[in-house]
Amino acid sequence: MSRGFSRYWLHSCAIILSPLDTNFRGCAPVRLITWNINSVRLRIDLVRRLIEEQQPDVLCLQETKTPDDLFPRAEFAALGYRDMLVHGMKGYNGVAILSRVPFGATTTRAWCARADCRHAVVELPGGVELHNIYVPAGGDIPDPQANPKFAHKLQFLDELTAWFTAERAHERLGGRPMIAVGDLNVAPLETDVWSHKQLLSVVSHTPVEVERLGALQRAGGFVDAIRHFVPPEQRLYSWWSYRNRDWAASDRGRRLDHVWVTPSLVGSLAEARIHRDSRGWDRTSDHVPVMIELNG
DNA sequence: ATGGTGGTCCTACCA
Repeated sequence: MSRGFSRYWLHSCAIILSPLDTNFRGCAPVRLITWNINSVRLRIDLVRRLIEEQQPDVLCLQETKTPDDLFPRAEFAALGYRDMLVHGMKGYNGVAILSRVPFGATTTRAWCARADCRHAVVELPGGVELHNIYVPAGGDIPDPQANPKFAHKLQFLDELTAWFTAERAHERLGGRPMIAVGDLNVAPLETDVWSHKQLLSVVSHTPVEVERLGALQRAGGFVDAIRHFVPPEQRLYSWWSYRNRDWAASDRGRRLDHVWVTPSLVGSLAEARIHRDSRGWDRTSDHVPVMIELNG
């Protein structure tokens, strides 16, 4: 086990950090990537390529589409990712957190009284709680009465919002630093989609979804770590549909994948990047990796 | 206005 190193890491942080300024200062920089991989078994070679090129310390995957006993653990272990939280099921959904920095407590959560595998939580060094979330896509019709998938999406966001609200109200947990990443399946800003007007009634950019995502963000006290670096006037996408002849030429993208951090971590943010190039890789996911780096 | 592609696992369902 990596317990010894983990304890050392936490200890070395604790010396430098004051309780009111809990972040990664004093530790090595941490590079974190989130990627909706759309089948981790089919695309394990592309994950390997991403790792070799970008060297993330922590990798959060969504849509792994793999039961836990078939998850390619050996491949990740061989690449140095000794700590893994794998939470998958047959055929659909599935999230995983792979880490080169040892993590502490791990949890998985279920919402909307379903067995879906959409939420994994680990504690990173410095007491930072990392949430990896895969929000339901919501189907085609943006009406919760007519479309149960859309109702599920809204309920999922509402339940998460209520949970983060309760957590932050908790005296002992309220000030804890958090990172939330994942495929949130909502593009909140006008510049997070290729055409605000044309997508106003398209699931992922409807006002009701944008409002619910905003409520979730406020409930956790989260800052959008990507928009921290990129002004809202600038277009930014992390997903391009497979149903386009030429994704790059038409560039009809949406920013569905997000990295949020709580305010005490904002000062540690060193970089944010969306790896658009990977959308051009052979047989890749329709989502691209989104990365942040937190300073040591 | 419609259908366009790609994943899982074999038939329809999901994105």
